[in-house]
Amino acid sequence: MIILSKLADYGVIVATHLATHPERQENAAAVAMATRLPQATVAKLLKALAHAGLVTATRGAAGGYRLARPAGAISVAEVVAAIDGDIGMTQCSVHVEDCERTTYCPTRPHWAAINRAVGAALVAVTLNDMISPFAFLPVAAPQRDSAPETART
Amino acid sequence: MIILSKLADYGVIVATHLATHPERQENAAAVAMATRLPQATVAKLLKALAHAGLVTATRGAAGGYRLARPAGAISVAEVVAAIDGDIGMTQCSVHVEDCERTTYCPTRPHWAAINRAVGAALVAVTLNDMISPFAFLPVAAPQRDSAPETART
DNA sequence: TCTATTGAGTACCAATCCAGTCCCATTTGG
DNA sequence: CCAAATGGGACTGGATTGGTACTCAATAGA
Repeated sequence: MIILSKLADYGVIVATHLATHPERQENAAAVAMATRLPQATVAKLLKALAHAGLVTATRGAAGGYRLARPAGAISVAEVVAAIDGDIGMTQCSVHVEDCERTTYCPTRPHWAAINRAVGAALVAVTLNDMISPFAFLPVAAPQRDSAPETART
Repeated sequence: MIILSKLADYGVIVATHLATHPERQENAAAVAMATRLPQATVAKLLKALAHAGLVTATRGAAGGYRLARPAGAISVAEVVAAIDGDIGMTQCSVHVEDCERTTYCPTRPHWAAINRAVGAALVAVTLNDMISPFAFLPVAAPQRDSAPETART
């Protein structure tokens, strides 16, 4: 089971690449070459990232892209969401209204919690973490506000 | 972005249903009716779950399925894995050999960590948690052995 | 022993989704 | 004014997936 779509994966690679040269402005072709991804696809990804406000685009000749924020302030979750849309475990996590099982599906409320945990795992990792060769991530994820672990088990 | 496939979602519903009547043995048709899922699909799911050893099947007339272990000992991760295969964020998390970018892709090692975090979030939730109406799950996930939270941020 | 019932396994179809490409409009520097 | 870039669609081929059907194997009960 693959959770990320290929495009989302590529998106992270592209964003990570930009993060390695925060000052430089690069056009789509240059990014494609550096990442060894198909140019047309990279162009599409950069458009999506720009649309989400994660990178700023300069149009016209000598245009290009660069990160809109410091690499440490952009989470992997954002990049993925920019390309694949909201992160949700199940149909009903994302489009509640689409699920006509709402009334009798006992698992629904629980997915919300699982959802948060997974989301938190992605939010906890920034592009900066992705480029630092050693930064071994915390096993990520959350002990948020509520839900004290002592509450159960 | 939907992380779980529909089938995996259904699989959890089916497994959860069995968990509500651990003693009763139910055949595929009965489970389908109770869960309001298409019968053929439920049959397929139950086969997959049986194959993974999560449920035991009794063949022949008056046969049926029941959970192979107590509901508290079966994690959502197992159910999902039984249907969708191993959980992995990216192509390379699941099939390393398939990724010819290994040598120059800087993000690869980091996905492994994210992967673990997501996996842990699913492993932490059992079928028992899914049926208990109130048990609000710990925001799941792990403070495992290593990775003290104080390590970063 | 025979038959009805039920799971096992596999093959198959239809639909959806997705990666990838292409095209044209718009912007901007030379 | 032209060339170089991004913006934003539309389009397509292919892969994946959801769902079904059919045949074989096992078992209970008459």
